[in-house]
Amino acid sequence: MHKFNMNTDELKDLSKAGPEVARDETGLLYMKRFRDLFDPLKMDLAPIEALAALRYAGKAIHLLQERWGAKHDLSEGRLGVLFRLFRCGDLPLGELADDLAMTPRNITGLVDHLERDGLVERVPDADDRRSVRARLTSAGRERIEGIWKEGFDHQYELVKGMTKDDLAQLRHLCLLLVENARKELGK
Amino acid sequence: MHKFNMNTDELKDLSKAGPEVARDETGLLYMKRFRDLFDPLKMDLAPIEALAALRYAGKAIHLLQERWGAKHDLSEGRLGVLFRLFRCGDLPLGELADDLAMTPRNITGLVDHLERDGLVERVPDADDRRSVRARLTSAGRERIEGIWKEGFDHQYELVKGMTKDDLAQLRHLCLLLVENARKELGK
DNA sequence: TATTCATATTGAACTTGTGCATTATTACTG
DNA sequence: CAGTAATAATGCACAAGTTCAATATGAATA
Repeated sequence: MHKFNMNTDELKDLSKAGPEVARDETGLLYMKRFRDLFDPLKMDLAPIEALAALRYAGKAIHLLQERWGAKHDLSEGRLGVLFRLFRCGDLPLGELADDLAMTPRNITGLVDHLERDGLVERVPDADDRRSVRARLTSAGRERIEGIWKEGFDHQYELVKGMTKDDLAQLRHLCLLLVENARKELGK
Repeated sequence: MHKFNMNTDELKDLSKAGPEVARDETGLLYMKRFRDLFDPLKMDLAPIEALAALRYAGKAIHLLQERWGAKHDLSEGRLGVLFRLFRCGDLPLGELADDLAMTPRNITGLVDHLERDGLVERVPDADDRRSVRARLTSAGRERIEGIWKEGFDHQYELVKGMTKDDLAQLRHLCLLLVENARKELGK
């Protein structure tokens, strides 16, 4: 188990990674360097820029979650498993995989790790002998119950400056993308 | 080198992973299962749901890019490196890391791989002897020149149903998140 | 009912991505 | 100018994440 021990100055450096953000004449944020580099391509860049921004945002959120989780000896993925089990009770590994949008093989690994840490155990699935269910141990339940609210508060910091409508619109547009992606994946 | 050979039915199955999307009374998409599970927590779920939706969207885009890239024997990350070098010319590895929002150590790995494939070479940085620059080989240039437009077209499919304003708003909100995340990372 | 097809989990293998330490180089300070 | 601090790339190690194949089980079909 490694320790997250970067000092504050190093954290500051990391926060420089990614797009150079500026505000346009309508007050909306855009990526300055992106436009400098890609405008000469003479293509419709609006979709490309928006998708790139989303990917940067996703990475930033992921990094923050990993950092936050590391304080509790948990990765984002493992946190996701714990929280899902906390809300749903026992779940087949395949269902966890679907819920968390990752492969069953990866869930196997995450559950292996959580099992090793004594936070989750595998139990047979009475409904389907091919299947295995993940179940929180009492230590696991205690762990997630002790931290999920703090995790939520941590996320509220990220949406500073956004209105309720902004959040609804962000959610809608992201889910539209998910649906479009599903169509593409199904082709 | 493995071959991506999943058949169409398996692709369809994969497209089920992730949130169950429904449309609310205002016509906006939301995650039905999410609300069923988390409403009982009696917390402000709007930020949590929006951020979760963004993470799902980011994953979906990543998956699609990986699938698309696999047809050209390239991962999303390696594509990012190639495209950046194509637009910018030679770049120090550290600058690539900043631009692509990942660690220098990971760029080292991606460039190793691209170098092995003959698409990129390392050249000394005349301005700083600690630094190494990545440069497209002629094969690398030929590769990216042959595919980047198709990659753009591939992305246009993802934004079907979005207006120009939608894209601008999505971009803005994502970049606001990036900036908020930077503040949190700098704490 | 027997056979065929589909599915759930996981072993094996690989890539991506990060944290940490190392070494050489550059920048800063006294 | 000498010493100290900071920085760039990469070796080493590990976890996350995926692909593919294997095995046991469940569902569908003839």
